[in-house]
Amino acid sequence: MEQNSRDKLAWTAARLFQERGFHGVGLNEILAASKLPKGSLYHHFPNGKSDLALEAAALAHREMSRIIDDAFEHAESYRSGATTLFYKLAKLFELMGKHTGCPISVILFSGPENDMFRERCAEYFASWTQQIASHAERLGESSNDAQLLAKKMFVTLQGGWTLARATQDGDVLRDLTKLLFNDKCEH
Amino acid sequence: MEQNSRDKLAWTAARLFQERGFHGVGLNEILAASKLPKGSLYHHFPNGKSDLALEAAALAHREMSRIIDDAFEHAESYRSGATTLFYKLAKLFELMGKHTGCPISVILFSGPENDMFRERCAEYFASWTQQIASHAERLGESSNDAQLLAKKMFVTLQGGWTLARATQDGDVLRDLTKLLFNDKCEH
DNA sequence: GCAACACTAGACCAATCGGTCTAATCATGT
DNA sequence: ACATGATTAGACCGATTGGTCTAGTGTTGC
Repeated sequence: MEQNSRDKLAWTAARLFQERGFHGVGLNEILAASKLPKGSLYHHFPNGKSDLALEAAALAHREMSRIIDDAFEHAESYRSGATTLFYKLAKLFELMGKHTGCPISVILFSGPENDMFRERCAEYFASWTQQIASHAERLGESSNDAQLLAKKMFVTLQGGWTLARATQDGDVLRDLTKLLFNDKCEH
Repeated sequence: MEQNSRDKLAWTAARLFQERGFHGVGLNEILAASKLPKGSLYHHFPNGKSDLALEAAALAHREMSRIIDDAFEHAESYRSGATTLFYKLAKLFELMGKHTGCPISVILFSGPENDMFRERCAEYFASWTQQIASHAERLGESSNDAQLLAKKMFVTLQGGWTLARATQDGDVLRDLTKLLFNDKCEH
């Protein structure tokens, strides 16, 4: 809990944005939750709410990136790494109260008028997918398969998270493994 | 264009909510876009914004439901029906300006304080999945497979839509077919 | 003609929004 | 001790928010 004001603001904002989205959270609420005055916010984030949201998204991106690496670090196969990842995210989802959406999309989808947000979102998504693909390749998948598997994983995760949020059930995320790997041959 | 005021309000609200979410659109904007006064809104929707959002979500749900049925209606296999569905949704996505999210989740995720919205969202999701599963079963899949395929389809669609929105690319949705059906056997 | 009702019209409200600004306080180097 | 810059503190602002209320306008059956 020994973080500086800037980080405290960004983390608090990230948490709240993930629950209600960019437009759903007011600055006053963020300030109240961080127990910091408005002056601090505009000192650390001169452009106000937009700056804050970008930083919150950056934090969320780095955390997700770290989680992905952690999950695949000691995995002996792509499949086991993917499973670990799903479990880790389910844990996180439950820890945050089962109300949060995908950390990035929830923060950065704020409408057509803010194309920069959307682009950033696309970059982060691509970064995660690439990261997963690297792990897949490292774990023995061919380059082509790795790309496909990563995309599949990302899309499944994204959709699964939405479903988990709607149903308030972290097990939805854990079950994604079955969904991804039950590949019976289509006849 | 010969719709009554109530429908006009709901459709306008649906469109705007899908771009910026529940909290991102103000009543005044909806009224301006529908060219109707505030009195009309509170006459047709006595509980104001919440009522309006619920009705907008109901409209979106019915439309999606119809699209699903249309896609599978004349399909000779589950796979071809699924492909048609993806293509139809890609078209819709592009038609709406590539900025909209999943019609339901975008409207009905407005935060923990509104659990009724979230529950409604879960119901609609379940309804779609069930609908897809029925078509799958009708097209020859076993009951178990049908459930699994439908869930897979739903999750993929949900995640793919998010990705399409981030990248502003409807082809992401069209490519989901490959993602779903390339099932090579895992060795 | 007229009563009854459905609907439109928009002025108005308190509350909250994101943002600005000045003053006070804290930390640091000299 | 003192100056300096970083940071905190919060009063304040105009604009906008969702919502209420009253007056007016159709529309329908009698």
